[in-house]
Amino acid sequence: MTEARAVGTKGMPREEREAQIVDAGTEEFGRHGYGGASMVEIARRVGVTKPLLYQYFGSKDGLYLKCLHRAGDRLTEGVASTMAAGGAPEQMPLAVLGAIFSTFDHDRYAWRLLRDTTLPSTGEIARAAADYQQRLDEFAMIGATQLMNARGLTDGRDIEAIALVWTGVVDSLISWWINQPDEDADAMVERCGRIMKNLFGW
Amino acid sequence: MTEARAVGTKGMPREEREAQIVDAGTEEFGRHGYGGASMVEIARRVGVTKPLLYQYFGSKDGLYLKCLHRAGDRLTEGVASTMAAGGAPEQMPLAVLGAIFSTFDHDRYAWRLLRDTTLPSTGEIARAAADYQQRLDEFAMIGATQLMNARGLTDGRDIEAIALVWTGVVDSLISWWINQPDEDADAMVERCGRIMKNLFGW
DNA sequence: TTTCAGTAACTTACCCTTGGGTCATTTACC
DNA sequence: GGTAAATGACCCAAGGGTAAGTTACTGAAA
Repeated sequence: MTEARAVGTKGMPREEREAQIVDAGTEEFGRHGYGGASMVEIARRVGVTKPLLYQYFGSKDGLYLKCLHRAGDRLTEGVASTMAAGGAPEQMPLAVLGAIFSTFDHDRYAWRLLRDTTLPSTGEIARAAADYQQRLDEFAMIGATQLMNARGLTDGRDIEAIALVWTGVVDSLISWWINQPDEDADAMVERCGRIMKNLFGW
Repeated sequence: MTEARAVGTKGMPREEREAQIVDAGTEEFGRHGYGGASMVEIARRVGVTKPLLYQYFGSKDGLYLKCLHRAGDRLTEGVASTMAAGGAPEQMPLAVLGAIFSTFDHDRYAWRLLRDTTLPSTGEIARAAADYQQRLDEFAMIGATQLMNARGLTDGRDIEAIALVWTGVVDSLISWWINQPDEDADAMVERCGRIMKNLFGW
């Protein structure tokens, strides 16, 4: 370890501590939602007290934003590059699932931040979350549109409903996955592929 | 109206008021979850003040339980009778969707009470909610098992995952439906049937 | 090598609002 | 007057947020 720590260091360097807090925050926010999560509880998980969180992140919103952006940016990049790679419409769902699973393999609660229903309806977090949700929805809409067009269907509301159901399916899969710590991302992809092949012939 | 009201009646009879409160409570709990819903807000929607809710239902838990039981019992009955009627495994999903949609056509938030993630983890509501969720999961497991067995698959975890995804799909469909007030239960069933036929060939 | 100032890391003890819950009382009908 | 319906005004705990101080390390002067 090359110690580059400057003067005045008790405990651990800020950067490292911040990372711990964001990790703990992501899990707590993911478990209980923004509204249900408690700053004291997040601090307790890290083994630190509340004021430190406020010193580093300013507010509950500030911490939530950090967690949200980390999760949202990683996800958006992964999905975007997968979809950009292209392929048959029936292959996309599994490919995207693969991207999502490998992105969040060691951070499974992070996905839930993108789908938090306990957020306030106004303010900066509302805007940021709406932004990510819209990007996700757009990906889903593109996929659903390609899928439907390949079959000659064009009803806009059908497509919209399918896109919404798709994100709900991801929700469910991740909820199940959270309770299967032994199953890694690859195993999940394999399982989903097997299921889709058998149920839909995709 | 045959007025059978006894002595001492200001406002409206208790039975009627209770029904109003349960209606409003179901929507508020459905919108914001148990944790996020506020008793004052429910009272405000009804045009009444908080102490009346406590006089009639005892506590937030008491009111939530009333809402939960009404929703849960109606749903369980509807789904149970539909599944008891039997049919090809590929026909069951649409049939069950029909039961759910017609049950909650005028009460669309009620479904969400059965899937509330903001509940406390202990206590009477936790037990009651877990009970309904387990019943729902069992229905889903039965359906998933039949579906998989008909295709020669028996992996228990695959079946479990499918069952979980199924309830998530219902979640998503209802979330979409809530924003489509003009679409009634029959139209929803029609739409879902069309989609399933086109995507899966079911 | 000891001491001591400086600084980042961290905590104790507090404030304030929100929301669940209660009590005593009032209103309006029979 | 009796009774059910309903309310105003309060208590209390939980949780977001803050002010002021303490701890533990560093680097350098004595």
